[in-house]
Parts: sequence; C-alpha cells; structure tokens
Amino acid sequence: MMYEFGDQATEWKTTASTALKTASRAVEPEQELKQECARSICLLEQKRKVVSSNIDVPQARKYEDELDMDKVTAAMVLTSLSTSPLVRSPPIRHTDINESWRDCGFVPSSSSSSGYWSWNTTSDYSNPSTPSPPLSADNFKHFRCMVHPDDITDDTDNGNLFFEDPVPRKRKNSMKVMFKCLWKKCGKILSTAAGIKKHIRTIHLGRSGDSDDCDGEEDFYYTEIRLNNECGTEGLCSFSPVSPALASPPSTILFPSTGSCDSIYNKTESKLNGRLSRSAPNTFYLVQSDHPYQVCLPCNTNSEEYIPSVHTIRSSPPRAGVITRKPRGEGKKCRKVYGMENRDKWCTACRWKKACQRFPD
DNA sequence: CGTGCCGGGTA
DNA sequence: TACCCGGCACG
Repeated sequence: MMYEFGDQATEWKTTASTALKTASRAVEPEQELKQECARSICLLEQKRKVVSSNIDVPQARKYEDELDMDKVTAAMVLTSLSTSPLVRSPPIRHTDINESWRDCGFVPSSSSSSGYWSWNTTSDYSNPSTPSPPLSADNFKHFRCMVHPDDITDDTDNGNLFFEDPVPRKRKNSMKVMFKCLWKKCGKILSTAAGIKKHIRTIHLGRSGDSDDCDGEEDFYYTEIRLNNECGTEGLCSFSPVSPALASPPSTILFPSTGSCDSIYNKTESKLNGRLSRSAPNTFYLVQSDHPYQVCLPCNTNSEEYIPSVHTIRSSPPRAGVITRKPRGEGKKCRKVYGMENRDKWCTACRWKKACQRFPD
C-alpha cells in the first residue's frame, strides 16, 4: 500500500514536473501552450484521483473536497511557477491596475503596490544598482501559460490586456488568487472563479450547476482574494482588493474615494505611529464593506483562511496599555549632571544618545 | 522645549 | 563594533 502510494506519488510528481516543463517552454505558440496546460491539469487531477483511491479517505470528504483540492493543487503548482527568477523580475513601473484605480479617484500609496511584490518598490525605483531586464513578449507568453487557467480566461475576457500592456500584471507574480464566497455565513474559498460561481449558483442561488443562465449574478456574491506569497514571512498580509471582473461596476462601488483602501501597513504608517508601531502586533483588522453582512475578522497571516479585503480599512487593534516606552526616570543623567560643555565626561551611552549607563533608572 | 534614548546609518 | 545622529515621546 505504502509502496503503491509512493509509486503513484512519484508518478504524480513526474507529471507535475512535466507540466512545469511544458509550462516553461516559451517558444511554443500561446494556444498550444494553453492546451498543454489544460491537459496537464487534467492529468494532475486524474493522477490525484488515482492516488486518493489508494488512500483511506473519509467518504464524506472524498468527493466534495477532492475536486476543489485538485484545483487548488493544480493552481498551486502553476502559481509556484510564478516565483521563477524570470517572473520575479520587478516591473519597469507599477502602473497598470493602479492607474485604473486612479481613474476612480483612488491613489494608492507606494506601499500598496509593494504588497504585490516581495521587494520594496520604493527602494526598487531608487536603486539603479539592481536593474532588471524588461520582460519580452515571449516571456509574457511563457508567463501567461504559468498562471492559473482562470486568469487566462479573465485576461482573454478583458480583451488581451495582458499582451497589449507591455507591463506584466503583478497579480501574476507573487500573488495567489483565490475566490471567496461573500454569501452570508458562508465564506467558502475556492481557487477558481468557475468554482466559486458554480458554488454560488448551486448552493446559494438554487440554480442547477450546469445551467446556462449565467446572468453574472454570482459575480456579486464572491470576491477575488490576492494572496501575497511573502505574506506569511513578513508577518504582514497585503490584499489587493479586486472585484470579480477587474473593471466591473462593483469595483467602482467597492473603491470609494475614501482613501481607506490604501495599503495595509506601510512605511508612512510606521512613521506616523512612530514607536507605537514597534510594539504593535503583526495583526490588523480588515473590514469588508461591499456587503452589509460582511464581517470584520482579524487577519491571521499564518492561517489559510484569508479574509478578502474588498474594502480594507486599517484599524488599529486594541493596544494593550499603549506601553511602548518605559517612563522617563526622574534621576539626572550625564547630560544634566555635566552639561553640554562637559560632554567628554558623559558616559559613552549618553554620548551616543543611548540609555545612560552611569545613572540608570 | 529640554531631555532621554530608540533605531538606524556610517566607518 | 564603535560611534554618531535623526527624530520621537515624555515631562
């Protein structure tokens, strides 16, 4: 049993590897690559099912979750590709999506875009010592094949913006895209738009799963979550609020010009908070307000249950006592004792503007 | 506003 | 590591 499972796992890995290699080939025509990707995903799903059949999986979960997990796995495999050095190359500039936001009167802060990347865009721009080659058109094809199938669909639906825009979409890089059901008390998270739509259609709207009456109503009941891969390591999570369709009406609604949907936690914030921020917990609260019933939950960066931030508001979590600095001692320090003119008599700590060692509190 | 000193920069 | 200093909080 174990041997058989190991065999299957190896085979599955091989398949995945093949899929990766296939996806990495940038010389093939785009259409062919897309088909290859689709085939690879199908293969992955089939293999996984075979593997699952050899594992004692509880029946209750087996069929319900299997499909989702397959998709998630496939999505993860493809998404993981996006961390390749090629794709991690920072963009020349970071306009694209932000520009459309700006059109709505929304001006994202510099760090809001940094949330997309694992590097700081600010320093990136100011640091000419780390040039990065622009992505060529071929790279885009390569890139495109590596992203989630649904993303491909989305891009196609959006009129091939991807190819017309010489700047790579940041969402393709370090962002994982998930879809969360916004239906009251549901919150189901799926990896594909089709999946979430089907979920909403069947579960919440009571329509048959394969019915053709897709009037797009489902779009209003789910949201796209972008998960930054760096999120967990930095102790921060950066969500990029995105409506189901990038430029769809909901996005306008969901991005009121309150400015509140600027980035989560940025340097400016850190600066403003000063030392308060040093002791601030690495969690913050997100408010989704595109639907009245959306809840406010703490964002646990280590949890898989990410909260979509359609409308993100930085709200300081209750700080315990706001004790960030020990109260100033009453005792005189070198500065007061000796005065500025006798600075050479100060203890080194005082000279270095550190905590006085000679007259500690 | 003076003071204490944290955090970060520089050599 | 030693040294320096910007800048912030406290009183």
